[in-house]
Amino acid sequence: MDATDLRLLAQLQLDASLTNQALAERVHISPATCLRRVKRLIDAGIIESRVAILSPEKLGAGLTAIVELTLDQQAAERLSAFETRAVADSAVQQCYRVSSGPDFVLILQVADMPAYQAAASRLFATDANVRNVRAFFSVHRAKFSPHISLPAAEQ
Amino acid sequence: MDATDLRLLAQLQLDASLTNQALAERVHISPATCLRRVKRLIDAGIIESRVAILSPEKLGAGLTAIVELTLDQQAAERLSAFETRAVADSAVQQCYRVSSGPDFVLILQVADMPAYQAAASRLFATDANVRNVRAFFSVHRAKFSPHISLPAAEQ
DNA sequence: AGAAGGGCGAAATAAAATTTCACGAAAAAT
DNA sequence: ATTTTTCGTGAAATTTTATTTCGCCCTTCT
Repeated sequence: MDATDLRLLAQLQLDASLTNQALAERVHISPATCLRRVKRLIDAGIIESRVAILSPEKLGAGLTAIVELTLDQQAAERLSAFETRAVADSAVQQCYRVSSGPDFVLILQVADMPAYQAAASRLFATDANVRNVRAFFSVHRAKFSPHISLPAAEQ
Repeated sequence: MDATDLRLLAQLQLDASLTNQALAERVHISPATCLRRVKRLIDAGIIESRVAILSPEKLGAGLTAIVELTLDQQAAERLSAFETRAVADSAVQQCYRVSSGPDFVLILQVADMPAYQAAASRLFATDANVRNVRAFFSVHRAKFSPHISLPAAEQ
């Protein structure tokens, strides 16, 4: 895990559609080395996956809901039970367990308000353990790049 | 934009590392058709990009901050000015403009608390227009798959 | 100093992507 | 109803790319 790996990761989390050759050039290594290193990063679990980022607007799924959830009983197993259900729901794009304020923050990606209502009743209404729900809605996703800021991967 | 396209998108937002041939098989079309359609989806802007999802834990960037921001002056141009700064910051992974409650919700991905403090002073402290900040911290990202739920892309 | 291990790049090989082409189905026009 | 056009499709050829193999160099340990 050296500076070259960091440069590779920086490139790949910006654009994973680069060919191996193009990637090798940008990182100043040979294609063979590039391939070896990328494979190593995948095997190590540092690269978890490669995904396509789609346009919510063009797909009619342009409503993002940010939901803060407080549970009633906060025993570890009750939290895990909810988390399992949330993670399994296809409207749930992100699920964070937070330490101050609410217990969870969810990001839901849905088509419209009816779709949000459906998801909400699936996830919150049927769970007697949900004490409090606070939701915000966004129709404008100004930034979404699932990147991680890496230490000093200059160039 | 038919059922085949939806199947392609469903596959690609789960795993964009599939080869064109493998993708063609899963969607039951020939490689040539598959390539054409994917290219069309890219040109149409429906596929915005392909990115690698990295493991925050393994990279020592495991702190996610969810930040709700209220601005003082909410004229459109003041909101846009802040948005531009937020989007440009590398710690900002997501930026949503919301309609009820706060004005923005940001997702910051940082290494640790000092890194959060640094980002906060860059983004919030130096901006006299930020009235209120409410932040939650997550050390457990239970789900993160930047997918959009697509209508009826069965099979 | 000598041996062993690991990482590197050049070149050869294998695999995949991409283009080209001709066919057939559906829609539009006559 | 029939012709014409348009559009999408898959097979095959071609080009590009990925992947393996090999020998070399540098580092490390004895």
